[in-house]
Amino acid sequence: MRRIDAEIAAEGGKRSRSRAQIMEVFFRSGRHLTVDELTRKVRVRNRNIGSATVYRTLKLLSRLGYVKELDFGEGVKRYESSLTAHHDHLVCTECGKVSEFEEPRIESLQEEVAREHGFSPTMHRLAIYGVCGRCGPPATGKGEE
Amino acid sequence: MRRIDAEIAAEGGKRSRSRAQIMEVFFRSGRHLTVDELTRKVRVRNRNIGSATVYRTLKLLSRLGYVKELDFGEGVKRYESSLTAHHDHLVCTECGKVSEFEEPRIESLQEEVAREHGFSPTMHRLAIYGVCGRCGPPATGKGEE
DNA sequence: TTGAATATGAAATTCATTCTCATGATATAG
DNA sequence: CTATATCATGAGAATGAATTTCATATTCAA
Ligand SMILES: [Mn+2]
Ligand SMILES: [Mn+2]
Ligand SMILES: [Zn+2]
Ligand SMILES: [Zn+2]
Repeated sequence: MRRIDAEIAAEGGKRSRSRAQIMEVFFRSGRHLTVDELTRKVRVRNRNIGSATVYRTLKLLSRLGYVKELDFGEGVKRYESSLTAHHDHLVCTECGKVSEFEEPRIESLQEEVAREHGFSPTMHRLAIYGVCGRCGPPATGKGEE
Repeated sequence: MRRIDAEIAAEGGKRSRSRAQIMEVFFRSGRHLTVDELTRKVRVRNRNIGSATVYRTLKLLSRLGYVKELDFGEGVKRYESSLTAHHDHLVCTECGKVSEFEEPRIESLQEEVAREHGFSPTMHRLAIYGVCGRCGPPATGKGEE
């Protein structure tokens, strides 16, 4: 965590209280936050922090590889720490719940497909949309209504 | 193609010259167009058509299921006919070229993963980013500078 | 042909994100 | 510690894609 400050300093950057607070709240919060959600959380600690600085901090962390930008097509970006293992997402179109999954077989098939098309893959985005267990059919049985 | 007009009429909609021209140009054009690109093409035929109508037409076709909205994270949406078979995309981060692929094994693994998490999947988005054959290493051999 | 309903184009609006700019904080040399 | 050069900040302005508004034009069934 101090490693990030070191990396910023190595690039000629300076430390700052605002950025430190934003990073702390971000890495201690749940995943898949929007800038607006994060800004609110940060402002509980320090009411003076503006969202421009939250944007800047996330962009910086993204450039340094500590944060991943997510886009589930909501018109707003979401962010998560990239310190956790790679995974893809399941998004409930009813309640918005986001779950994570890892499926190595999908990963290697993607590599394979890319190679077959002459592409050197560098990243991918996979999101599966649907209805989660809570919002969907009541566990066992047929549909009602 | 007249089927779409019928469906619109069934919903209480009326035909219009502008919309007909937009639909024709759209379905006769290459895939993965932006609104701006489509608007330009349409304006060659009819200089009076505004982009608001192009947006409206694509939204309508999307609601009726004839068009799919794509988002490759460029900050602009792209559109393609959904009359072709389902497929996912490869996007070159150098030249922007978009290729298509079908991989049934990935599709069924997605179904499986969703079910394991209690999700009823309704759709997914998969895009693989990388460097295409033309932009990448020159076929056979090592990298040069 | 009429008239109620829908569609249109231009311009205004929205909203997330980025940029600008004046001010504040930070680090380092002396 | 202090000066000073550089970087970071917060507020608000600017941007740009997408949507909405509104007055007018078109469609279509009666
Ligand atoms: Mn995640
Ligand atoms: Mn396609
Ligand atoms: Zn749900
Ligand atoms: Zn390319």
